[in-house]
This record gives sequence, structure tokens and C-alpha cells, in this order.
Amino acid sequence: MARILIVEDERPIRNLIQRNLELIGHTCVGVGDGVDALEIMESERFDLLIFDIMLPGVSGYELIGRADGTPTIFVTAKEGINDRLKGLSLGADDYIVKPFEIQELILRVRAVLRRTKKDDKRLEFDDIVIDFSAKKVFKNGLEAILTPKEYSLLETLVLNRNIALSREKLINLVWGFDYEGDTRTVDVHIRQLRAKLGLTNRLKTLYKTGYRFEL
Amino acid sequence: MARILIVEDERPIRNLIQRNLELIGHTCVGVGDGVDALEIMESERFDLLIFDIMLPGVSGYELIGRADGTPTIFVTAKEGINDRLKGLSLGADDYIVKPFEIQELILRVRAVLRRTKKDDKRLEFDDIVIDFSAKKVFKNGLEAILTPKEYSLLETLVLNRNIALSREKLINLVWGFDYEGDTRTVDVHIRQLRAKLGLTNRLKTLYKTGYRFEL
DNA sequence: TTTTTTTATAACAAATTCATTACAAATGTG
DNA sequence: CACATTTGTAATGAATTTGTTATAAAAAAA
Repeated sequence: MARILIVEDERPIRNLIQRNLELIGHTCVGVGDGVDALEIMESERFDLLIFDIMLPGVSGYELIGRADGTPTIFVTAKEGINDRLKGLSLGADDYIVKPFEIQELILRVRAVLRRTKKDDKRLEFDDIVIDFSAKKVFKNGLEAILTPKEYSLLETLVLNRNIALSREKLINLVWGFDYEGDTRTVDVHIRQLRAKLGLTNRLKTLYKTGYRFEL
Repeated sequence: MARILIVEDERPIRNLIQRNLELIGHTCVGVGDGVDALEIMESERFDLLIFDIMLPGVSGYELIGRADGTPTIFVTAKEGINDRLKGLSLGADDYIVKPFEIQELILRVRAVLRRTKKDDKRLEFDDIVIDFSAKKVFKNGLEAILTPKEYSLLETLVLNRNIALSREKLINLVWGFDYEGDTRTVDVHIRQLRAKLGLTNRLKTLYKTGYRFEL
């Protein structure tokens, strides 16, 4: 359904939100402070951001400046008309006050996603279709069988399309920040993607730099 | 680019900072003491504040209380780990110790602005577009294929636009401080940039000095 | 367990970059 | 102007980076 970033320093609430949104099929990333949020927002694209206003590090108000048009829902502890106005004037699409019924949040998420029409669960280009919810890829209507790593790499490249990604960055995003392997591993998987999907003109090599998926 | 307030009682340093930040396109206001700073902060909004900690009137530490979330860089004469901690804990975004290279200040300003989003991912001039996140350059809408060194050199020149850069400086910034090669290497890469992008009137040679990108 | 699939790494081939060189042109100086 | 110095230009080969294949290791499935 949608890729959602949850920025909330109270872990129980964050987990509650994440669990429930994932139950209805969304993909969530949860972080606990504004600095982590900024970092992941730089490297990944999301369909919806859910911010607590009061955050350690960088406040939700500041985060929305970096949202770059991505739909945003603010969460706050106190019912303050000023906060509400401030949030909405800064570009938030909706606003919800703690404590809230999880059902209410789900309704608002659905409303915002419908309004902003980012429910897209598939991406089509050339003769290729990527179905993100099924994690399947089709070429010329035929399913191309990708291994998990291959799919994950493709998804990362596609979600960060038109951005130069170093091998280190890709390793971090696909293999995890703690991966201790050779960056050449990326090359081999890139080759597999190119071979299976014929992405020669989309998936560019940037000499001494990394790779970039162009769309 | 950004509106920056500089609060520094040593006029030569204040002017140095102001001049250099304005050269790369920022709008600056400089004042010499804390009282003036408070006054202008009440009536105008800034994207970034640069404070000297030791100020006549009202100290930098006090000023940051009034910064109201505006990103702040502290400048101080002495290297004191306590000052650093105090500054950062009070909410400064960065900290720089006098005497400093103006290059370093520019880098930090850029970092803070990027973190707080007032910086651009794209630069357009004449018939040229530079896409920093994709690491791509276009001329007349067509992609100009630059090698990594060429791109890196262009980026460095552009980010330090309107500033004279010696070959040694460029070597440091592009090749790395430990590079042990000939400075003539720079000339060859400059030539390539000029040839590929037609930068004859932007990328000036400063006889016996170096190069300067003018914008 | 065995078998199959996936993933990592190593080794070599191919491609690209880039520093260096040598010479030409330009610039500044007396 | 003549001279010395600095900068521009083009070409070349070494060094680095990437593509590709094969094989070993690890993980998953049977």
C-alpha cells in the first residue's frame, strides 16, 4: 500500500502505530528522534510521514520543512489550537491529539493517502511492472524470478530513483548498516538485475561513485 | 539562498564572514554586540545565526535562548571542550573555533543549512543545470557526461562560487589533503570542464593565483 | 539429514579515468 | 618589444574501477 515513516520518541506509541498500519498492509519505518528521521528521509522516499511534534533533536516543525511535499500527519500530546494552526499552516495534511484511538489514526491515514492519491502499489516503466505489495516483478507480462536480495536492491534503487547511490549507501540500505562485507558484492547483484530485467539504460553505473536508477 | 545574522564584535572577522557568505549568494546582516542582535532578531527572521560567544552587552549563550529554533553556529576564540558542550547543549547546531579557515565556516554553514533545509539540490544558470543529488549536469537540456573528478571539481567551484581558489586549495578539496601530485593536474581538469560545458565566461583564470567560478 | 537455492567472494577481462608529459599560447614585466 | 613565467592543449600509458564468470559458503527447503 504505502511506505510510511513514523517519528515518535515514545516507543510504545510508535510500535502501536507501526503494528497497526502494517496490519492493514503498509510498510513502516519507525524512528525515535528527529536526527534519525532526517537521515532516513535523505536516503529514502515515503508516501506518508507521521511526526510527533515534540521530539528530541529536531522538532516535528523542522522536519516538515524537509518533507518536500510528502503528505504529513502531526501527532501531539496536548490539544493546543495554536499547535494545530501552526502545524497545518506549515503544511501538515492532518493533525491528531494523543491519546487517540488507533482506529481514528487509521481512518486519517487512509483519508490522507486517498486525498494525496499515493496509494500506488505498483510501478510500471518500459516493459517492466513492479508490484511492491506482492514483491513481484514482471517483464513483458511474465514474472521475473528475483531472489530476495535482488528484489530488495531493485526496490531500493527504484525508491531512490534519480539519486546517485554509493555502494556503501546501498549496502547500508539493503544489507543493513552493520554489514561487514565487500562492496563488490553490490556489483554482482546489480549485474543479476541487469541480466534478468534488461535494465541497461535505466540502471547506470557511475564510475568511482556508485549506481543510479533513472526514470 | 539564506538570510544569515552575524553577531561578532571584532569588525574584521565580522566583515570577513559576511563578505564570504554573501559571495556564495547568502544575504547577511552583521552586528557588533548582543543588544543590537536582540533588537534585529525581534523584527526580522533569519535562516541561520552565527554568534560569537564572547560579546559585549548580551553574551552568545543568552542570545541562543531567543533564537527560537533558528539554526545557530557558535564562534569562539578559545578551544574549550566545556564551551563546546555548553553551546551544543543550549541548542547550537555547530561550533567553530577562531582562528578558522573561511572554507571551513562555509562548509559548516552549508551543512547546517542542508540539515535544516534551506539549501538547494539544484542549481541553474545560463544553459546549465546541476543536479547535486543525482550528480548530473545538463547543458541545453542534454546531459553532459563528466568524469568523477570533473564533477567533483565543478561542484567544488560552484559551491565556492565567487571565491578565488588556488590550485593547492582545489587539490585539497577535490583530491584530498594528502594528495602528492602536480598542481598542473588541476589545469587539465579545468580545461575539460570548460570544453564540456562552455564555461569560458564563468570559470575565470586568475593569473598566478588560481581559478574562480563567477555567478 | 540431503538437496536446492541463494549469496559472497575471488579471479581475471574489459573499460575508464587520470596524471603526466611536451609543446603551444598567453600573460605580465622590465 | 623581448623575455620569463604561467596557463592551455592534446596525447599516451599506467593504474584504478567495473563487468563477468566460476566456485565456495551459507541459508533455506525438502
